[in-house]
Amino acid sequence: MPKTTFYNLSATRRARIEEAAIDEFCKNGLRSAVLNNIVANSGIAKGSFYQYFENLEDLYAHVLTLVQKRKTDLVASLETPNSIMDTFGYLRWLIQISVVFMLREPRLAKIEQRDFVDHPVINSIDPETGERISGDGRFHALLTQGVLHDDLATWVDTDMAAYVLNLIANLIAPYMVDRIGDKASSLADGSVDIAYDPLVQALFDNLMDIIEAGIARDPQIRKDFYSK
Amino acid sequence: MPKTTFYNLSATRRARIEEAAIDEFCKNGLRSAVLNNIVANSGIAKGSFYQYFENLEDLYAHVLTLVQKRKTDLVASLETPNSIMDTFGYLRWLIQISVVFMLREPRLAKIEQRDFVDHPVINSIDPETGERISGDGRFHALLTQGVLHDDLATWVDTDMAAYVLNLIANLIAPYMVDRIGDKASSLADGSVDIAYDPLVQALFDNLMDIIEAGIARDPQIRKDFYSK
Amino acid sequence: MPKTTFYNLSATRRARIEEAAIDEFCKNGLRSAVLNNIVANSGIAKGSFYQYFENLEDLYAHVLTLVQKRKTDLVASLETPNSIMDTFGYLRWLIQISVVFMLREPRLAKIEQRDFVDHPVINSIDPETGERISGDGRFHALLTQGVLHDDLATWVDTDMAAYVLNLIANLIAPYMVDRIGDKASSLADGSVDIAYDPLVQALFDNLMDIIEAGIARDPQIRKDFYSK
Amino acid sequence: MPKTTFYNLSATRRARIEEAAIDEFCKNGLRSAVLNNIVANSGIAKGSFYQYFENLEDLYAHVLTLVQKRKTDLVASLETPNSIMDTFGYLRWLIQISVVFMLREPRLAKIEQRDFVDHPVINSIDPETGERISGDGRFHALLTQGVLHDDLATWVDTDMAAYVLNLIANLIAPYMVDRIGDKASSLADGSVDIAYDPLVQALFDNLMDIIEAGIARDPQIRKDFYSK
DNA sequence: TATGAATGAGCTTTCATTCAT
DNA sequence: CATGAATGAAAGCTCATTCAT
Repeated sequence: MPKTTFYNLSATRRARIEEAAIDEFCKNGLRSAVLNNIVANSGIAKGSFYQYFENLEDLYAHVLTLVQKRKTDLVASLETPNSIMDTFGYLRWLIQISVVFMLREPRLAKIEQRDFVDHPVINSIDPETGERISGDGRFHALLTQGVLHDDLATWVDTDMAAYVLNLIANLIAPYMVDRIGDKASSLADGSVDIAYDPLVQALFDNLMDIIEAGIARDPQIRKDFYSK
Repeated sequence: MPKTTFYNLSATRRARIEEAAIDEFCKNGLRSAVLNNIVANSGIAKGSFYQYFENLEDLYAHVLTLVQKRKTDLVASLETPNSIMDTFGYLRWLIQISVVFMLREPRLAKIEQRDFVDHPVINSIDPETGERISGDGRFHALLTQGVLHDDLATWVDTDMAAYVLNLIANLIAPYMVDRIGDKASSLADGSVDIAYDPLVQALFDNLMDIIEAGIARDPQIRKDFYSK
Repeated sequence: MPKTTFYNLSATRRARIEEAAIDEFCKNGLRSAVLNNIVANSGIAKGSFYQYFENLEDLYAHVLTLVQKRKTDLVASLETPNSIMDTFGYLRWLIQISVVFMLREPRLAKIEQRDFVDHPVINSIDPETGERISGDGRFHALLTQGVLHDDLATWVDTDMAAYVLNLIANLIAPYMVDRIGDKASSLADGSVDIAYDPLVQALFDNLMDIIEAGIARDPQIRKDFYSK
Repeated sequence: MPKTTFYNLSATRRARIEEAAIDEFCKNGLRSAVLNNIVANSGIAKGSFYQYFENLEDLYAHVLTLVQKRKTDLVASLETPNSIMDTFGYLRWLIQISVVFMLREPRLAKIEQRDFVDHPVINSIDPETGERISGDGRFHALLTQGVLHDDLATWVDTDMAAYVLNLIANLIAPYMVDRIGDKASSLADGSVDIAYDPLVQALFDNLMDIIEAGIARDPQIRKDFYSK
């Protein structure tokens, strides 16, 4: 947790430090990250760093919160889903957020991934209900709702399904990028967002149909819309 | 690639070194692994290490081949699948191998995972057909066969599906371990293999049914066999 | 080339480091010099060294420039030769500088010598005239002037003669020191400079007469002034 | 001093070791030479080395004796100088030996040079007469004879002159090689010896004339035979 | 006698952290 | 609060030497 001095900093100076930290941690992970690179790239003095953070691990923890915050910001920036959206519409929205995040903030996503591998928090217990919660809990909550609305096949183990959906949401993006191949680089620097590329959308539709076919009580899939 | 001196070593000494290396790389990854730990834990002199390997990276590369070899050994040790096994039977077998491997050799699996995150090889091109191959290719080949045999829904994008199955195969095991909870530790050191635990089998059946429902042309699932 | 941090150091600290470096390189040469000795003798921390220099080779390069600088300083400190000084007067002055340098800074001279043996740059080409230049060029330039002024015997190969004079200038000093024997040690630490010792001067006169007799068109030597 | 086991070795095996040692010491000098290179290049086992020599320094000492021996062999192989040869004829012969040795055995010559710089033995005392002897003594002996025969100018300091001649003899060869330039490489591998190249001979004549003019009582030089 | 695996002291270099200014 | 010089523990790696076979 950063010291208060860090929050007293000007926004630009704070941003420069965070930017450099993200760059370094995305390349190296906590254990092999090098503080020298961070202070050099952020243009601050080495001594100043220790005015803001306890140590390197402290900065790393801060970056992890940054990742979550930016993800939340992304959610806020995207159109809020229609409140009457059904289970699979919402599920699509959830997955799409993860994918868009990974496409827009690949460095943050990589940090998250690495952290996931190093400190896998598979499940946690809901402090209110005492129930198990998979991953970040949103998929778990959604599927629980889906059961109540009779949208899900009754035989599906929702806890495991939530975990699998979490997996897919977090790791499908690199595939998407690879799949669209050379188009990616041309899109990377431009204003047109890769997430709205027609091919990505088609792949996404296909993925969602597979999921819906897999777990829905009454799948409404567009079975003949696709061609590879 | 280890020097020939390494292969001239007694099996026990070689094993001690590999064991220590696996321990270290599983905890730390190449960049932050510490040679001192490896030589200390394997009981060899530091100088001896450099008689066997060029450097730490060389050892790391050897450990990666070890991972593959042990996986192959595992496949060989398991009952060869019936040649007339259908697509989903074979798919189950493929996923099960990955899961069993992760359950039996968690450290090797962790090394593989970390390497996957650090050097993601999403897809490659089949040198014969020129087609894309997802992950290690086995899932891709299987699904391609599935299409030919009319086992798969025609609208499924098999390339993406293969990638997703690869993901699941590689990352579902930690969930299984966590899910069975305290039973795991009691099983971990014993003769009874966690992979054959009834609960694991039930979860596994459920997972396979979800997958089959998701991509099969004509799913034959045991929809009402399960309950959480 | 040292980092800027080195030049920001206090003169005394910088001097301590240079002193220790000269001591070590004079004894051992670049390849077998030991950094530990340098940091121990200069009283700095090992880590500090790497704030000042890239590596040991960097320091070595700096010491080589030091050698040149101190030689230049010596030239500046000595009486500037009379501009109308004739060829052999100037030649004497040139050789004397090298000898005095070697007598006053034996460690620097040794470093220069070793570097000369390891990286022998026998001759180079004058960028202006395209002619060959022996050694550091000063002897070559002088002899060329000597030819123009009809001071040199016409049959002498001036290029080779310049090389030989360079050799003598650089290597006669150890002989001088050895020759005056025990007087050397008594002079070494004192205020009286060995270069102005009467015996050294006599030897020097003799040497110059040999040279003049060897290459002058019209040698004016004091043939009967000497006795061993 | 090698152990007796070394001398019991077959000539070819001994030669392989010496060859590899010469290669290494010529490149690196005693302190930075690497035993591994020597045993690798000579094809002997590391343990065997210590059967033949006490340590690396022991081998180095042996190589130094080798240098002297090969120089002696060279003298023996060259036409013995006419016994009635006069002082300057003999001096020419002495210098020529050093030059030819350096041209024929550049690696040995480099070892000798480096050793000279590292352990300069300027003068020694003649055990019989108690007089000073410069360098290897041969030049000193020759000049002493020259004085007796009235060949040398009486005012010349023969001890210093002997040292200078020794210098020239030992260090003129690199200049010769450099001077003849590209011809050197074409001669290097061939049967024609660089020492008998006409240009080398001409330079040599010039050098000897300079020396004779410098120290002879009655120089008989071919003053107008040369042109640069 | 020949071998080459085993050794560990010692090397250069890195880097998080401290602290005087 | 800002700075960057100073630090030294610890890293990867080298290599002369020993020793069991």
